[in-house]
Amino acid sequence: MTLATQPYKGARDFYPEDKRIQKYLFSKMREICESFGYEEYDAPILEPTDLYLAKGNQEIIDEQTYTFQDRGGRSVTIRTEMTPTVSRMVAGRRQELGYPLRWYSIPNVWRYERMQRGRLREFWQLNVDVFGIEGIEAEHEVIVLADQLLKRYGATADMYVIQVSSRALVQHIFGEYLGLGDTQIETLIRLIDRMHKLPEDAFIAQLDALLSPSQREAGLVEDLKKLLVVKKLSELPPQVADHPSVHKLQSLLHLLETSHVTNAVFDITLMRGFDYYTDIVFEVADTDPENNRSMFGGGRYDGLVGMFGVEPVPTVGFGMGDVTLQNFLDSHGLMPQLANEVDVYVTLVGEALYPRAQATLDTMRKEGLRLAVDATGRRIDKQLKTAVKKGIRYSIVLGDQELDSGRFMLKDLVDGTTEEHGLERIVSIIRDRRSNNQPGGAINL
RNA sequence: GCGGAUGUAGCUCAGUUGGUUAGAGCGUCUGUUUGUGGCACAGAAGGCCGUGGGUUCAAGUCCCAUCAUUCGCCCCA
Repeated sequence: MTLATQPYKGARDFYPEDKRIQKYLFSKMREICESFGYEEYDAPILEPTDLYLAKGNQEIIDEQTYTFQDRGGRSVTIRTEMTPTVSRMVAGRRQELGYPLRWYSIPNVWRYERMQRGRLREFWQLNVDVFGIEGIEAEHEVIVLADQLLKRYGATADMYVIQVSSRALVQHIFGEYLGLGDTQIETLIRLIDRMHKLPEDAFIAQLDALLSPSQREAGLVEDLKKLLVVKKLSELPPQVADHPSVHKLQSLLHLLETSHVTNAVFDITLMRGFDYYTDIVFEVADTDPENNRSMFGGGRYDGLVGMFGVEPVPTVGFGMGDVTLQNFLDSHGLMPQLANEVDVYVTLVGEALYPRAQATLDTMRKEGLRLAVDATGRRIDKQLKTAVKKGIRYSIVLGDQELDSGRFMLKDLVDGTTEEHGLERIVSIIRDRRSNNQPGGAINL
């Protein structure tokens, strides 16, 4: 039996050109998060299974996680998301941390799933969380951060829409206003969640099916149909218009406008599954019809820290997956060509030159240049071809002439130009080019 | 868990109603007299036709199974 060279199903190898893309994506994340004062943290990839069981979904644990027994008989699970972990960490030092707390992380997470477009088994997920702010300033900050991040990748406001809703409002409308029971609300939320996937008559039929005869009698189907087409807070029925959650949403949308976030809208059909969200939720969706999916989202989950037996801490956060982000950037043509991180490919004229070139190479490295030396002794055109193939921007030919004179030809492999300089000048040219370009080690061609 | 599609060279794929030694483009390597890439020309390497079984004088081609890849459904933290 021969060994397979493919990576494990649903996981990716990162060859240097792939890793370069990842570094580019992550460097923007770090840049923006840190500009908002967020600090990076990390944690183990393994957690006790109990951490995920506490949310109550045994089925998800059994079918969609990597869970196994360690040698001590403890059940452990590879993390499927960062939120329980970060809540655990905050709870662990509940008293001594200074609030508000702004944390971010870019963990890899594993979910045992059937694959489809945009969904792998291992992916990386930017997690941004702010702890200790009860007001909508937290939601505002986190949404603005997400918005600026997308813009930093080159996205414009027409490429995505930020949908905002409120768990508390939905609960109020379905529970108190319409008088639905808890299980009915659960089913309804699930149904609305995939509303856009269903033909309208199928949706109405299922809506009808979950109501009791007396509720149908009272015209709830019609009420719901009217509610679900509401596009603005002002279109909500007068009976719910004064609920505190409506005012919160209003203030939030207003604040976002102040911050020049022009594409945030209220969307009553936004549900975000059955998780721990307690109040405002939001989601960012791609407007490209080819990739018409929700990209990422988040919201307020005030209850999670409290599950560890300490006083709850109000929390707002979001998670953004690398795969969906890359799909988004690709479909809008926003992925830049990234150059190799090696600055200079040094081609040697003849193998015999290798010993003689060492002193010069050493000097260049000490000056901070990242050099790859070709000591194969091949013809120079072959050596240059290799440099081009690797995506390295500059090359220098070293031969007896250059070593004698101390003058070198710096060749730009992108535009084909060459310039002759002394070593010092070459070092400063490359340093300048590098600092004028994007951080993260990658040069934007 | 359910359903669809696809498995032939490193990659993208041809391969006729079953018929001799299995094809192209791109890529790789070598060379076109050895100090400057992308072009051109010449040449080379590289395939258990996913795997196993069956039908047949004969299978890349037809049938069954299996594995893998992929897309969708369920689910989506």
